[in-house]
Amino acid sequence: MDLRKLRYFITVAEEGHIGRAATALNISQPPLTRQIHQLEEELGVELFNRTPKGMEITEAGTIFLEEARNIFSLVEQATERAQRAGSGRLGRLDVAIFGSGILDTIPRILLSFRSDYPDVKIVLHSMGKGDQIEALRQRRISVAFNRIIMPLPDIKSEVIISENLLLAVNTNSPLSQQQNVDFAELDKHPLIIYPSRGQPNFKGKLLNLFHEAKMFPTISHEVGDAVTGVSLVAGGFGVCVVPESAAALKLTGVKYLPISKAPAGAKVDLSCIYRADDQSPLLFSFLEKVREFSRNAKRDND
Amino acid sequence: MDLRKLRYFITVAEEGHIGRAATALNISQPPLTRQIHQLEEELGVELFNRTPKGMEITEAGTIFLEEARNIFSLVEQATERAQRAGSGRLGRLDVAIFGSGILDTIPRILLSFRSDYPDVKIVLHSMGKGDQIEALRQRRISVAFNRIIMPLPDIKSEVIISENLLLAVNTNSPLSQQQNVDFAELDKHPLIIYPSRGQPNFKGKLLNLFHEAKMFPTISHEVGDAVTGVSLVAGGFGVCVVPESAAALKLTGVKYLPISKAPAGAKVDLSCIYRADDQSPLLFSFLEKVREFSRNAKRDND
DNA sequence: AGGTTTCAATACCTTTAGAGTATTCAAGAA
DNA sequence: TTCTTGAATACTCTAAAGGTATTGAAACCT
Repeated sequence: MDLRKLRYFITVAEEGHIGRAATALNISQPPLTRQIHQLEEELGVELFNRTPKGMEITEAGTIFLEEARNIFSLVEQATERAQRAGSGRLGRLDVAIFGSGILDTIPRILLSFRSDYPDVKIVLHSMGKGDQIEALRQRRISVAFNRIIMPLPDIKSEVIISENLLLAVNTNSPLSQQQNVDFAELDKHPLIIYPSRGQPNFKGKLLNLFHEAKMFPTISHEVGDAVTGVSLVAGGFGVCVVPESAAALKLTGVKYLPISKAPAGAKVDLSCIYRADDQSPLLFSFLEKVREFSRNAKRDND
Repeated sequence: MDLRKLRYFITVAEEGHIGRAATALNISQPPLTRQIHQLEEELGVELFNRTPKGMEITEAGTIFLEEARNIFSLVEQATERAQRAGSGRLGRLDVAIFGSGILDTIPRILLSFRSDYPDVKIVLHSMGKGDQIEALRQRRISVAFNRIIMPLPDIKSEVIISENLLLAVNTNSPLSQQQNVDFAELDKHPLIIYPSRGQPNFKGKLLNLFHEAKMFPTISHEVGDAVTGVSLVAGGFGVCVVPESAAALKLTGVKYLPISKAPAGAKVDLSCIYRADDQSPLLFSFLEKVREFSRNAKRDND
């Protein structure tokens, strides 16, 4: 069997005439006769009745014609899909998410990616930092979002946005009457801090900032993530320093105050990480979209 | 594009190694390398990443692999379906039916055919004799059932069964007390006769029989078909001569009596007709089944 | 009936592309 | 560094597809 034979067969069936079909195919009549014979031989089935007027398709031929057309449309589809996949417009992208980024930034990135690449299936995996690295190495995921990344030789990372810090306060607290709060004041309130796992982390970064400013805050609670931290604020257990994007989390009894007079390093990055050797066109288009998002975010900040 | 290339591609994808794939395909390594390159060239897509360990399929390759496998299963299916159609086991058969045969014999033939050829779609058309001939010539149908056929050069006919005649009588009539009725007695009762259209027909045949026996029956009604005739018997309008298979029609108030001492010609055939030049394997398998039915019916009669 | 026309089939030659052998190139592993 | 492994390249050979010329067979038309 051979696609050439199928193409010839379809043309002969459509023309009902070897000579005309040969003309349509830009070949001469004898080879076409031969090819049709070979096809019939191969199938063991008469596809045409030879009449003095030309070639009359048989019932078996009619059935085969239908199938032959299907085969061609599948071949076309295969080509097209391979090309789309090759240019990163078709396929499946496994993405790991974690931290407060999922509250605002990550959904916006994913949404904008999906509108440009509707045929890419995005599968989300919620996992911690350590798991992300391992999953990347094992190729279970292609890209992951996280906040504070330690440099690794086989994993590349790119900062997407650098967010300012906000202070989540309870609306019953006198603080909530202020428009903002000075960084230097932060050690005057019981502080809820997160997370305690995964090195390096947001907790470590924050404590360093205080240390450099010679401040010694009271840590009232340690929790696993921003959502839990803000929930405790709502319950009146203290205040909590969070990245801007956590402000998307509206809870009754919680207000977010800008932190004024903060040191230069009082920011937290949202990054994405991926295998350094990953050549996937899908990843490339995804990263392109992430960078576009990043540029827009920076411009809006200026 | 070429099925050979697709087959090679699938093997390389499965082996992940050009050398091993070449061995599996019973060719040497260089031509295989060339074919894969040509395929990539043609698609404009990298299907494999060349690693020091072998060939690692890309995402686009994975997509294309899926499609390539689909294509092969379709090719297989096309071959198989063409072969089944070529041996008359797949396709569509348009059959015309008419007359009292549809009450018993024809359904039994169709049932037995369908159990042997489940993939042949049978489409039934109810039409009169003249229409049947025209529909055959126009190829709208392939085979038709009827009773009395005039010979034609382009239409072949075969007698399936030759049925005895029965007399349908009303259960209130004194006749219904008898086990049977002599042919010679038939002109003593008001006779319902059918059909008046389509030459030659059952009515003509019956009247001839009476004529030869020098009998002159009273014709009380003329109707279009056996079912109507028997219905009139149920209503007490007279008696009606019908073929055996009409006895499958059970109506309250109607009894069927064998006709004794009938002349040799007092039988009616059920025939099937088809185009003399029709070479369709489907028709052949159908006729084979009809002949088998015919043989069994004759044997059961003896 | 005989010549003409119209298709498909056959005979025979040419060209192309797929397959083979030998060899080179590149990248890890010892 | 050398050795090994696997893909790529160079070149030759062969098989199969394509071309030209012709035959064969059936219908059509005087």
